Amino acid sequence: MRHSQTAEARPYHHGDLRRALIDAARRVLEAEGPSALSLRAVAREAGVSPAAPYHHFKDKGELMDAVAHEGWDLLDAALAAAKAAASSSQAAMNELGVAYVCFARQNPALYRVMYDTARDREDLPDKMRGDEEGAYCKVRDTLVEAGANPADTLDIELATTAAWCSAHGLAEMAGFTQFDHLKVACGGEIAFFRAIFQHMGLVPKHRAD
Amino acid sequence: MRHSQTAEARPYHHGDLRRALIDAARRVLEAEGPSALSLRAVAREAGVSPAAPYHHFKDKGELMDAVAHEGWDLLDAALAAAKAAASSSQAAMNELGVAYVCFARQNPALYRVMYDTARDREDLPDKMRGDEEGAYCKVRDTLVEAGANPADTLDIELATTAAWCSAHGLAEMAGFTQFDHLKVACGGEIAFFRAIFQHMGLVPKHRAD
DNA sequence: GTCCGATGTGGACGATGTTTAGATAGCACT
DNA sequence: AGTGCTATCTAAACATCGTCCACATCGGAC
Repeated sequence: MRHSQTAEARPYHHGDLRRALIDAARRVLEAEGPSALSLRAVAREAGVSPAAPYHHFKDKGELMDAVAHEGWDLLDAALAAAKAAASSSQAAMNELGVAYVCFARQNPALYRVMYDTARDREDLPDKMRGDEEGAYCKVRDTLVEAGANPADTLDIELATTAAWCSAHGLAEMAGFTQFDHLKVACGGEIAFFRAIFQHMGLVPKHRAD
Repeated sequence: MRHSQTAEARPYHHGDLRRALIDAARRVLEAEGPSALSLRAVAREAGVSPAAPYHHFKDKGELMDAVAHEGWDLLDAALAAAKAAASSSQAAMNELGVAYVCFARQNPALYRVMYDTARDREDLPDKMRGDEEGAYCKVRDTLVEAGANPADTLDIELATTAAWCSAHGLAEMAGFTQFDHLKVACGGEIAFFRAIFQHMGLVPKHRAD
């Protein structure tokens, strides 16, 4: 009630423990991997007692949600940058896909937390599916710019969903060693991604390349 | 002291505890979900002490591997059935995709264990990538039958990988509530899957004509 | 029948998520 | 100033988990 404009985050003793805990979680995630991401380890990393986080998060899941939320922000920014850098609207879809998979490969632990929490609640975060902004809408707009018929809204939604699923599937599989020889054959990991996207029907109708 | 469904008083030395533990794990998985799948819970379900499994599995991970292994067998069988039932080689690819996603939807916890263990070791199980049999080769063969050029081995491998990634991506996303309205619009979940696969480039593009 | 190794049990250890009671520190109001 | 109020943090405890230990027990080879 009192200070609603500064949001709920303004701890007294620590400065901003909520913020510190999320950062500590990110640090643990980077250093030790998802399996080491325990509430106690995060509290330890932040230098507080194991019970302290409970004044800022209902339970461990809520901390994970906060970490995942930051991940979605980062992913959204990466997609925005890729879209801005695309040379043509035809190329933009493939660039989005490559940027998506590269993000997952560069932040594997974070990406895993993002989808683990999403699947636990059977919901992608709202920010992804917003009609006005968010990654989902970026993909949809790019599809329209690439030539899809904006009047056929069902078709557009299906195409957007298909593209997202394809990219997510590749992102999850990209780490498997079975595909190492394909990466070599394609001349590098990113070239491999492009080759795979070539086989996925990301761009509507006409071939982009 | 009757535990779940063990027929009657079991001999103090179990007949085949390894088998019983895997079955118990499957039962726990179905009933309580992946988060409840603890070693102790499995031992409890099988009616043995928490230490008993260690005479059959090195650690919890090895039990999970065994459960996942059964999952891959089931998935392989589901794909084989779908391939056999396909009316034409053109339709077979889409049928394989639908069967894949349906398997994941009908065994969500098992599917999650399968990929969690695979990602932990950064390896899909060998049985999936065998050159002679296994799910990977089923998809590859189906692609060739559907018109892909078998001489271009790199292209075939890329197309197979792309199809697998697409199906896996859809399988993981299919549970999200965001897509409920699309399922309704398509006239059911399976119709939704078909519509999505329609947008994914599963069937090879006939570049030669 | 005796022995031995494979398979079971119970108890213990450290780590985890979570809750509780109590200590501490900043803010509001006299 | 002082007095509360409340948010924040600590310490201790609990149940559960994975894992290991010493020991009990069974089944088969001799």
